[in-house]
Amino acid sequence: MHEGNKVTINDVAKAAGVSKGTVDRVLHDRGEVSARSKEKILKVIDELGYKPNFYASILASKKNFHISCIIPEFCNGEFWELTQRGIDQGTEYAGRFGISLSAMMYDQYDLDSFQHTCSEVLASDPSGVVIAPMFRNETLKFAKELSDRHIPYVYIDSKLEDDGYLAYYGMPMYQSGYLCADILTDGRDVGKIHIIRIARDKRGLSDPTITRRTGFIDYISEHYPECRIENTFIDPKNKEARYAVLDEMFASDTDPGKYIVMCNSRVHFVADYLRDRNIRTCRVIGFDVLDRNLAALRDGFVQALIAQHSDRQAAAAITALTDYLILHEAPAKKDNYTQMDILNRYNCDYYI
Amino acid sequence: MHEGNKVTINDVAKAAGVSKGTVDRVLHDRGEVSARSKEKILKVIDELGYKPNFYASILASKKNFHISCIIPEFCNGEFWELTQRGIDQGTEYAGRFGISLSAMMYDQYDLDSFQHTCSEVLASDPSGVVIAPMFRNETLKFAKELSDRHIPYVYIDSKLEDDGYLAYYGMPMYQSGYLCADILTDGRDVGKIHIIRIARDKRGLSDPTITRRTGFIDYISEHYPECRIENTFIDPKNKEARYAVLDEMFASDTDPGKYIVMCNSRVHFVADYLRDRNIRTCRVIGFDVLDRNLAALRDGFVQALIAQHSDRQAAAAITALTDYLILHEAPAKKDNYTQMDILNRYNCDYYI
DNA sequence: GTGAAAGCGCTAACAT
DNA sequence: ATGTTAGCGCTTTCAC
Repeated sequence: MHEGNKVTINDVAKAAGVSKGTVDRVLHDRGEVSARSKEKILKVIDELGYKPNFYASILASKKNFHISCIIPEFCNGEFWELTQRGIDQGTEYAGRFGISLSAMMYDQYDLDSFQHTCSEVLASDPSGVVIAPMFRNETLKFAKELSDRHIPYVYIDSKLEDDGYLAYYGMPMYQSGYLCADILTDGRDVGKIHIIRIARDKRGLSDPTITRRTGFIDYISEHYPECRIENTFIDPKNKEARYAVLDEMFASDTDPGKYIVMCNSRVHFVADYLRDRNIRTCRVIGFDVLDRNLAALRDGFVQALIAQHSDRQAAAAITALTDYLILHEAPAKKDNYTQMDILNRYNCDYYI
Repeated sequence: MHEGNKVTINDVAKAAGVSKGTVDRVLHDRGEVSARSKEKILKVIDELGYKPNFYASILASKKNFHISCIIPEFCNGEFWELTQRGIDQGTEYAGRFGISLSAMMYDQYDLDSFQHTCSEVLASDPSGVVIAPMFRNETLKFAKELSDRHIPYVYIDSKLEDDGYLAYYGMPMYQSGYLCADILTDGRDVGKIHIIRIARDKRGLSDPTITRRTGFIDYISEHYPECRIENTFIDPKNKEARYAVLDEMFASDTDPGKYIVMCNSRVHFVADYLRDRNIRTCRVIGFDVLDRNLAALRDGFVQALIAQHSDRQAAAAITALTDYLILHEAPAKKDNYTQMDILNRYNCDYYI
């Protein structure tokens, strides 16, 4: 981009026998140029291998790009905190190119909140959007609107079957469940598995972890057809109730060496219970690197965590959008499935 | 950097009652400024929160930064190929800031070659250096020379006890051995372990994997004090000899369920042997994501691979150097130990 | 439709 | 020791 590429807009103008103003017009497709000139200029650009110098471009431009990131709101220590970190990194990167960022949060359990956030974003007329979707239909509607307005958007975490997105960065959910089952069982003689799930009160919500659970169950039925799977539902907001349910589970199943799994980021609920009851005989696997999960991993109440760098996903999304806005370059791959990291007590300290 | 920061060098000049030329002089510390002015200007810069606009800076500057990367030469499919990929990415990044890159290779088994490469790099007077060191003393000498010339340098892969480097990006070697032992044994009843090693003919070479082997052995003696460890040396260049040695190993140890480990990237040698002899009863762990290792992982001749993103290490090194040259910002952390990735057949396809 | 010209914020050579 | 000035390559009025 720098080296031999000393071809400037002036060279192009000269070679095409026009002024650089005209060249700039065709460069940015803003019309008011005769077909003849345009053709000629395009030809010269190609011949000379002209590439615009985007420092000069940004310097001279008064344009102000702005990217909106739409993600669920969160408390400290929750899953989306890591995504926020990635957004911060992305902000740093985009800032270098004069692009500003704003994170717009919504209540992931409240459809109205999501809709409200979306229309706010639309109203602000962003140059690009990064979105972590939780509501299928509303997201599709929103995506359609963005497409119509020619606003590029990138999915993170999960994506929909719509086709207009610029890129997607997330974990392969089905495979993560499959992997999880392999790590949980790992050649052992497993007769029964407990899946702990979150009791969701709201309906109409697309739960992104069902695909993961499907992967998990498929692995088990392929490798352990005899194995029984039992679902237990816990309430994230009520410790008493949670402990009661788990106590019951432990009472009804007399095997001390239980196999326990959670398909979302809340395995710390199980770990806390085990810690309080001082039960160290179970094999427990969960997902994501929340602080409380890491603590449980170090303490030995969780044996392994399957993690994704959701910070990098967010940062990559922003980078992709930035490059698209500045360089007009679409990312190399549209669907980017990020790696699944297996963490245990011996490698978790070097994560992040 | 962009938004509210409309403070320009002109504002600073005005506020300090000098011309922008003088401000520029103190900005770049190139002297010829009275102590009084300098002090005043620095004060104003601080008060106004002035941050240089580096587009303008790069645009106007005729300076040509150049970074040299010194790494071992390699064949396709070897460990350093991944590092090269990272260098390519870094080249892309640095190129955006008008910084050119060149990769300088040396024969990692030949001291002369290393010295020769180093002096070539020195002669080219680079703005910064990335180096993957293999020869201790020579590297220290080289590092000293770079320090003297005020050329910033970054270590990748491994580092030395010298203190003048800008940053280091690599895997925690001792911990990786420790982790490896945990994955190999993983609660199993292990009585004997075979460490396969490369017979090195040259001496005077610092073998970066001894630290890893130490970690491995420490874990075993802590967790399996009774366990015996047997070293077997194979010749990387002679298949006949290799097979003979391994045949002998298998003949002398009658247990079919052997535990086998290699502490470098060449576990594919073992896998190929097992594949040819159709032995599927061993548990084999190795390091790094060479294509041949991945193939063995998928085929089931290797159970797990511990990997590092050496591409990201190289890219991060270049990014750090770039930011240092352009922004005069040292990286947040000097020593950056990258994460250790555990790969098995179910997550390896999403790696890289 | 097209050209001329005034910057964008900074660097560096040249005056003084 | 300090000020002046001519660009760097591009964008964007504003004439014509």
